[in-house]
Amino acid sequence: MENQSASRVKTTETSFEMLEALFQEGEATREELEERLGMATSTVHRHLATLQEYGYVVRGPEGYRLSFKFLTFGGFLRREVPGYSMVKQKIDDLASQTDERAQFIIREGTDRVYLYTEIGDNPVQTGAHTGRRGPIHSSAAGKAIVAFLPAEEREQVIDSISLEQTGPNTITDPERLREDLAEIRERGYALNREESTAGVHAIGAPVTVNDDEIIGAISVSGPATRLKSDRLENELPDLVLAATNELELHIEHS
Amino acid sequence: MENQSASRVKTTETSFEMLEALFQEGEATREELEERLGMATSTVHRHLATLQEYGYVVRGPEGYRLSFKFLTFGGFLRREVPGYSMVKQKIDDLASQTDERAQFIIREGTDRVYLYTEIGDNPVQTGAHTGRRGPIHSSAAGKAIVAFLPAEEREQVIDSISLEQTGPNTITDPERLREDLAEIRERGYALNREESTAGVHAIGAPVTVNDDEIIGAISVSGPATRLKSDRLENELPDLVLAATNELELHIEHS
DNA sequence: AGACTATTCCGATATTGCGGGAAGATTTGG
DNA sequence: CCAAATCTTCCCGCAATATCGGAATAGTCT
Repeated sequence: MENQSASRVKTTETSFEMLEALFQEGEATREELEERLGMATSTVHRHLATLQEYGYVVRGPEGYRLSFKFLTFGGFLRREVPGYSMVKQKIDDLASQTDERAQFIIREGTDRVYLYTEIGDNPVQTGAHTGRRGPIHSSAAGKAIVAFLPAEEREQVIDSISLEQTGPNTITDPERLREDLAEIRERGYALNREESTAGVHAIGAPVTVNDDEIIGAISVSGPATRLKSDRLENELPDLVLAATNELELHIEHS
Repeated sequence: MENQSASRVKTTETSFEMLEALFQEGEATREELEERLGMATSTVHRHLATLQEYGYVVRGPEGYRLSFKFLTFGGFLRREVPGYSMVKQKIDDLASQTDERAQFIIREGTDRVYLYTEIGDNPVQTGAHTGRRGPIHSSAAGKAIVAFLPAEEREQVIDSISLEQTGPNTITDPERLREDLAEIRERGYALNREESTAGVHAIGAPVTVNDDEIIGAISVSGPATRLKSDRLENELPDLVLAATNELELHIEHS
């Protein structure tokens, strides 16, 4: 079935391959790109000229690199998320209340994307995860989002998830995932015990506005040794649910 | 001279025009894009398929929109900035010390780009400016960067700046700008009195590592009524310079 | 200042993007 | 639950234009 690519634009794909290469290389000379992509000098040059014209690529000290246009677009998109202006405060509160990492994520297809994160006691790393992605099924916040989707959409998402394993307890069986999601719906929040990363537990809950529109999810995560027993199953869920409720109210009243 | 565009890739330009349109529209149907760009249904469709394949565009509830891949790329690029992991703490400190807005910017050509901002007393809006751009000559931090560039590069930048007016006192004359930059070099910091925005003053200083490599600049900005006389010319410059010095040391010792 | 390297320009070939229309899928209304 | 309407996707011929290789120009280093 090669007609998959028949409905795509090959020239644009070439330009995008160049962007991906620059993303991975960080900074590359025209020659490096030439080799990496197996293209003629003039071709690489012409594409780079176009990428620069639109501001996606700039010249660095020793080669070409991606520009901050991506941050410009990304930052703008983030501000467009309904209620985003109130997310920061809630996450900061939650981080200092729990002294753990708190985060707000959204779903994009079968990925979770971190829009804002903060750490309680260690304020050095804020924003360290901004824009990061991961499969949606292997995190508490991700599962919380999927759990509360309308049944049909939910099934569609489950079917298209790769269910790849990223941690010791990652759910890799669709049926097992459905059971977990049902539990999450009953409880109102999601748990993740070393499903995304070894040694990390997390609690997540969805942020829902207008009764059924899920705009994202909030979660708290930290070392398994600190997030366990009563704290994991009562104290932290209460705090997370309080945060999501407050956020929902703030959004609806604005 | 139409041979400007002769060395560019038109198909990629078309794809990029679509991205720009989606950026401005926020979310658009295929038909809206068709009209806006004056292209055939199949063409728009083919380009959108390609943009989706590479993850730059996703389908929203009522049309197509830009994806958070831009934030993923942008967030990654930001983390690559030397010393970025220490920027947050310094900016947060500066914001709470001054109770004003503090920011870290970098230069990209003749633009300044905000990488991180924080407000002292009002923590609601953090990150509200992430990724935003403006002409480099109309801000304190921007001028601080240009002022300390090597003479040659500095002239090159001055020559390519548009010198557009964005505030009541924006410098629009190259000679006037050169004088101001010389003053900034003597003083060690830059002032901006309503040059970028009416009613806003700011103090900025460059962040330099390895003796001459300018990685960005820090500035504090606020209402002209609060940032004036001794505070503007002594107290705040001291704080800003202390912050840049500390940041420089942290970066060099890491 | 001269040699070397890197960048940009140019022209011929054929690949591939384009528009129009048909087929297929999905939604809306009766 | 079926039919009409609408939106999305596919296909095909034509011509635009992306590609490659090489030459000219600009830039850099010794």
